Amino acid sequence: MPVTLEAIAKAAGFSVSTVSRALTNPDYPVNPATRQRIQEVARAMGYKPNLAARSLRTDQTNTIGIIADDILSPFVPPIIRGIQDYLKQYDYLSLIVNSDWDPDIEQDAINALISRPVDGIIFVESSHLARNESLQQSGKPYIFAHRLFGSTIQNSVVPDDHYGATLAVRHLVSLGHRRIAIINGREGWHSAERRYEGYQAELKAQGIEFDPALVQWGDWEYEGGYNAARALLDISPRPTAIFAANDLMALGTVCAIQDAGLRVPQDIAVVGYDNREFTRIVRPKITTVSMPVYEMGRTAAELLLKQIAEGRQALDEIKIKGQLFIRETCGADPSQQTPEGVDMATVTRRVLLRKDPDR
Amino acid sequence: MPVTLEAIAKAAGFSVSTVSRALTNPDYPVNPATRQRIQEVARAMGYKPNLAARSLRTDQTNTIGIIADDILSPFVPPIIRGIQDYLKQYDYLSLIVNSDWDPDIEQDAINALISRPVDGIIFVESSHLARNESLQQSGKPYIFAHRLFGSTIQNSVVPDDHYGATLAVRHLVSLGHRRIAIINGREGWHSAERRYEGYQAELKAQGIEFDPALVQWGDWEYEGGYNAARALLDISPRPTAIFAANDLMALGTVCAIQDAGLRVPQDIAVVGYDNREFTRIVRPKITTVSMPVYEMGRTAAELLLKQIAEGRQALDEIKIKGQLFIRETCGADPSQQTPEGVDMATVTRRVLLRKDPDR
DNA sequence: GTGAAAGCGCTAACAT
DNA sequence: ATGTTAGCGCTTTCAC
Repeated sequence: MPVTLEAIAKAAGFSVSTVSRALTNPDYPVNPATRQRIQEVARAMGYKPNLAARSLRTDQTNTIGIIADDILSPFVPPIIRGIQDYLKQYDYLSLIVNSDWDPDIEQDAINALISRPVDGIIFVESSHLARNESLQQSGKPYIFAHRLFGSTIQNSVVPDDHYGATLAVRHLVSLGHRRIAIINGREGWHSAERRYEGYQAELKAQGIEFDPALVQWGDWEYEGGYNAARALLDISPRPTAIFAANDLMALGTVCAIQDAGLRVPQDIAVVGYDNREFTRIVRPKITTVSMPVYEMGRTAAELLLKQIAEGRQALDEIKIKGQLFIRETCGADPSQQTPEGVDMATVTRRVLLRKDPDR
Repeated sequence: MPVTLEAIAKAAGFSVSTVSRALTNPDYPVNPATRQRIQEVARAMGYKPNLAARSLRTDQTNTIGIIADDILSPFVPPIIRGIQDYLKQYDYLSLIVNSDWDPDIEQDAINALISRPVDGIIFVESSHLARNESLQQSGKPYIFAHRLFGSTIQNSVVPDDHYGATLAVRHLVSLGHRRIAIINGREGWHSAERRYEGYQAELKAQGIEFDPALVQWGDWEYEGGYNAARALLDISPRPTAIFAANDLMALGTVCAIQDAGLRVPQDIAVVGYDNREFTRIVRPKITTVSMPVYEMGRTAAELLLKQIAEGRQALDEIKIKGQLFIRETCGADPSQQTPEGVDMATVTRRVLLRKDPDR
C-alpha cells in the first residue's frame, strides 16, 4: 500500500495541505523547521507522489506522447533519444506508440494518447495528415519531427536536405571532380527532391554545367543503387564521382563499381547520405552527410515543451543542418574534416552523461 | 475543454453512473435502448475517458514502464517492438526511460515510473540489480528482458546462447569442418560464457576433440575479431572454420582472412552471432545465429501482463532460442535453411502491416 | 434499470 | 504559517 500525503500528515503531525506545500511548493512560505521535518518523514516512509491524482487536479502530467511509424526504422531511435534527453531535464517522460504507416492505427494511437495523461504529442516520421479533429479538439500541442511526405507544415522539424546535398557536392568539387553524377531517391519523397535541388544548386554555384545524362533515379535501396551505378558506368566520358542520395544506394554504387573492375575512390569517388551505422563498418568506409536525427529530436522536444508552457502556437518549419563525415570513398584526408564535423549526438550525450551539477 | 461523463449525462438525460456503466461495463444490466442512446451521444460529442481519473479510482492504468540502458543499443528497439506489439492487443501503452548504465539514473527512472500510473515494469538490457527496495515496496510486478550480467534470476527472459552456439557449430560440422576455431566475447559476459559452453558441448556431441589452441578471446568489437583471426591464421594446421561469438567480430574475421590473401568461404568458413542488420549488407553476407530479440520482448510482455492480472509470482528464467540464418560465409546453400529459419520478427510484423500493399 | 453519493490522492482557494 | 474544504473525472457501493 503506497504512502499517501495523508499518512505523512498523520505521522508528522501536520495537515495534508502543509505536507503538500512542504514537499512540492518550494516558494510557499512554510516554517523551515516544519518543512524539514516533513521532508524527513516523507523520505523515511518512502513517499512517492501519485501522479495520477496530481494530474487529475493540475491537468498537467509531465508526460508526452510519441507516435512513430515504427520504432525499428533506422532514424527513429536516435530521434527518440534526442527527445528523451531533452525531456529529462524537465522531468518529463514519454509514452511511445507505433503507427505502422496505417492511418487507422495512427488515429487509434492519437486517441489512446489523448485520453491518457499526456501534455503534448510528437509525431516522429509519421505519415499523419496535418489536420486531425480529435487532436485539434484536445487542445494539446503537437509537433512533427522528420516528416517524410507532404508539403511544408507548421510546427515541424525537418532535416535541411538541400544544404546537405550542397555539402556532398562541394566536397567532391574540392577534390577536383567536375563530372559528378547523382543517384536520386524515389520520386515524390521530400528528401529526394530537396537533395536533388541542392545537387543542382551547388553545381551551379561551382560553375559546373548540369548534365541530365548524369542523373539516375533510384529506389533508396541497395539494388537500386547498384543498377543505377551500372548505368552510370556505361556513359562516356564516365563520371568521376557519384553522389548517392542515401547510404544504402551508395553501398550498392560502391559494389557496382568494384564489380566492374574499378576502384573506389581511385577511379570513382562516392558520397552517400544519412550517416547510417554501416557506413563506418563496410570497406571502404563511406563518406556521407549525416541526418541530424538526434538534434531534430531535441529541437522537437524543445518546441513542444515551449508550447506546453505557453500554449499552442503556429511556428514555422525548422530545418536542421547535417554534417559531412569524411571517410574513405572519396580519397580525401579525414583530417580535413571541419571542426563542426563531429557527431553532435555523441557530443551532446557525453555532456549529459557527465552528470554535470547543473541538472 | 474535454468532454466528461457529466456532460454526456446531461446531454443524454441520464445520471453519471448510468453513463459510466453504459460506456465501460458491458456486463452491467443497462436497458439496451439507454445504452445505445448514451453511446451515440458519447460518440457524437467525441468523448475520451480521462485515464488519470479512472486510474485514480481503479488503481489500474493500462500502461507499463520500460527501463532500457539505452534505446540506441542495437537490440533494444526490436525488444521494445516485441513488447509493444504484445501490449497492443490489451490496449496497453509503454512509457520508456533510458538508464545509461548508471545505477543512480536507473534508480531515478524507477522512482519516476513508480509514481506514475504504471501497472508494471520491464527492464530491457538493464544492469539493474535484483533487489530494489522502492520497487519491491511498490508491489508492482517487474520482468527482466535480456539481462547482460549476473546470475540466473527469476522473472527474466534471456536468449538461449548455449543452444545458439550449438547451431553454429553443427552447421559447420555438417559442411565437413572439423578444425573449428572460436573467437569468444569479453570475459565475464553471460552470453560469452554460454556460447563458449555451447561450442564445446557441440564439438563433443559431434565427436570432435576440443583443442584449446583454437580458442581466442575477443572484445565483441571489430578490431578484436580482426586481431584474433590473424592469430588463428598463424596456427598450423590452420582452422578451416571460425565461429565468432558476435557479428562484429565475425566481420573483423572475414576482413582479416581476406587481408591475408585467403577467401571466405572457400578457404575458411565464418559464422557470426546476433543476426545484426549489417550481416545482410556486407559482402560476403554473414551466416549467423539470431538473437531472438523480438520474441524476448513479446515473452517479457506476456509474463508481465500475466503478473499484473494474477499478482506477482516467482517465475523461473525463460530461455528463448535463436535460429541459424544461412548466408554466404560458410558456402552452404541457403535453401538448406530449415523451415523454422525465418525471422519471426519479420513475419509477425508483416501480419501487422498487412494493410499496406507497398510494404 | 437507474440515481445519489462517497471517495481515490492530490492541490489550491479560502479561512484563521 | 498552518488548517479546512472543495473538487478534478471517474467507478462503485448502496438505495430505490
